Amino acid sequence: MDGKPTTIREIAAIAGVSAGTVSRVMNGKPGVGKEARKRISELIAEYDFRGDGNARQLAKGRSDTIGIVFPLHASEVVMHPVYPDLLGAISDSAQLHGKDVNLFTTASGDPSEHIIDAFRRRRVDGLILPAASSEDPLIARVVEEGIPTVLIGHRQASDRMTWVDCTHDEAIEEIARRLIAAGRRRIVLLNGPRRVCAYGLRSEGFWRAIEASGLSDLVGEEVELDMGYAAGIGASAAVRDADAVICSADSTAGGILELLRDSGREVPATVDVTGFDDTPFSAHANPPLTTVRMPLRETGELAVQHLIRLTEESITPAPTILPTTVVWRGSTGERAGTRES
Amino acid sequence: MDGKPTTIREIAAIAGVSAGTVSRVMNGKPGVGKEARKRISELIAEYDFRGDGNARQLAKGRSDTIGIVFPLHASEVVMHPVYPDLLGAISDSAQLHGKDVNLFTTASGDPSEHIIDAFRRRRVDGLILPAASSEDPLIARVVEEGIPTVLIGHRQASDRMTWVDCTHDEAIEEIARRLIAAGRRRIVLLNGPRRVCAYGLRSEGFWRAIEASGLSDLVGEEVELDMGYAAGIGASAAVRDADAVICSADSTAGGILELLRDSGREVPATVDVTGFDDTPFSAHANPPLTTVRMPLRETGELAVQHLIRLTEESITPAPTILPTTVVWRGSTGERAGTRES
DNA sequence: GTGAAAGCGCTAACAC
DNA sequence: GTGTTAGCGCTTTCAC
Repeated sequence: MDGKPTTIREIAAIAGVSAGTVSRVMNGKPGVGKEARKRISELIAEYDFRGDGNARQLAKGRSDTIGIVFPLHASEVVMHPVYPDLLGAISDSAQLHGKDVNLFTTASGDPSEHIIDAFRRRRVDGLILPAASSEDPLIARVVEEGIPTVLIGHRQASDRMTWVDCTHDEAIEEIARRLIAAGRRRIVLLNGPRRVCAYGLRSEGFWRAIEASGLSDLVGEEVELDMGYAAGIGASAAVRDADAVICSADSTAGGILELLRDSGREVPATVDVTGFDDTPFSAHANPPLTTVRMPLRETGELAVQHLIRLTEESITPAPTILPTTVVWRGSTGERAGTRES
Repeated sequence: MDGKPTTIREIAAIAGVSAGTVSRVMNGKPGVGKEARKRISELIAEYDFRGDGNARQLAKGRSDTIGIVFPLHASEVVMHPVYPDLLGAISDSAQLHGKDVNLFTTASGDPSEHIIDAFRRRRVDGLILPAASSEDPLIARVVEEGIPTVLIGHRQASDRMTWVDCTHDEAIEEIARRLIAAGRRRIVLLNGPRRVCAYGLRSEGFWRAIEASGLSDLVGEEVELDMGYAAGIGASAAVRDADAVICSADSTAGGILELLRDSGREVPATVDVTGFDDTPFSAHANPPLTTVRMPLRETGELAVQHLIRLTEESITPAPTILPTTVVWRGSTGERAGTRES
């Protein structure tokens, strides 16, 4: 009792009340007199008292911790370039809602059992899982175990699982439509594997635009490759005859830009190039790259909210699709400003 | 008791022993008969029983959780390009040691109080903190609160604080030395602000090499700028007369490569370029970029080990400096192979 | 409005 | 070797 009080009971003793009352105050619960509440609040502030999270969680039967899976080395994962930002968004939202964030990486080997384990041990109440495709074995395990989960970047729902995603398809559709309207006729989409949900959507948007044009002299082509800078460099055959190259990643577009410059073709005079992700690079590319910005902060916030519903109210929120933004820049000429898609 | 047993007492009841005995088995402690241990182990396996982490932690007085701080948006942060890998390394090591990882991002605003809070609430036992400079306010707070902490990327120790870093200086020194030996005479170092520990070290290594050469016709120049792709592009004045450009980041080197190509100077024929970080880009740059690889996995593993010593044995391990590797590639000609530095 | 009491599920000290 | 007991520090009925 000398020095700082370190338990709720010590605070209670000093305030001349019982531990239960202090607990009520700390949790903002009713049933405490104005007088007493004030006195206790002041004591808590004075001693900067926080309480013991582990004890609280044991008593409440949950951990107020969100597990988030961060597939670091999965190079096929479409959201890779934006993971750090997404992670930041989730972490910020979690903090806002008073949740801690437990990180699971998949840098080495299969993390499934470790994650399941953390849930069983009640270290996490639920999961936010940026997933690529339905082939991800973790999804199956998570459903099996009944772990409350919010998927990001993949659209699959179940009993205790919902998702948040954005309009990959509409963004690419808008880009293709505008390039067509500007007179481009041989358009190639450099895309990742279509079984990955986001890439599949982008493919759909692309072909929708091509078909909607009704133009008989319009040639669309989709090339499937591993995304990344190297992919751009290696795609020379695919873009040789194109007058517009839509890339599914900024890094790929960066490679294409270099490739075109080396072969003396001018961007955007004779060929347009676009990227995806709105990475810092895109604004500094030469010429600055038209790209697509995903609503990362909103995605993170919504994922956290959904997960809290799932875990605390046992309701499964409806899946959500958030709008992307096409950021028009010099690599597609002056033909448009920025707008929502 | 129907369905799966869910507490240690239920397991104990089925095994016909007491909860204490089951606990001993689960924690691999002595004092249990061979017979009983076998029977209990089998039951645990059969029911896939894990126990409740929160209860365990409450009883033990610690959380077996490592807090790791991930400064996402701090663009001046030197380790930025490698954070995801570093994070993966730390996370893997933590798992290996049976620790959970709690993530704190600094994407928005000052995270200090949130982090302190988590420690006070006993949600984390200690911190791994990739830090830039002694100006980081979090360092001061952490020392003040006496939170066991391992710093990465900054060299500052105290009572409950130690660090792991790598040979930034020697890597740059080796590069400069080799370029000098190959005949380069006007060498510029594009570096970040020297108050940042890692940049300061690189500066030291650079000047050591210049001075050690004893060459009177050798001109070294250090330019301090914000690292990143844009920085490279914007540094044209600084590199105009150089025959070697040593960059403190691969992204900067990428910009320089582009700049030189646009002004018709050939790499590596008339000018050498090197980067830092060994990001995926560097291998695919044109020409492939000579760069420096940091020992991220070892750093992560050691940081975790040190932190465990700090928290569980109350001993403060000696700071550690790990070796970097210079990766020689086409941007510096054919003059060397890869070696440790 | 407030206190007392009974846990939450585990670990650890001490008996036997 | 193993059981018993007493907490860890909080939340939450249930009386008053």
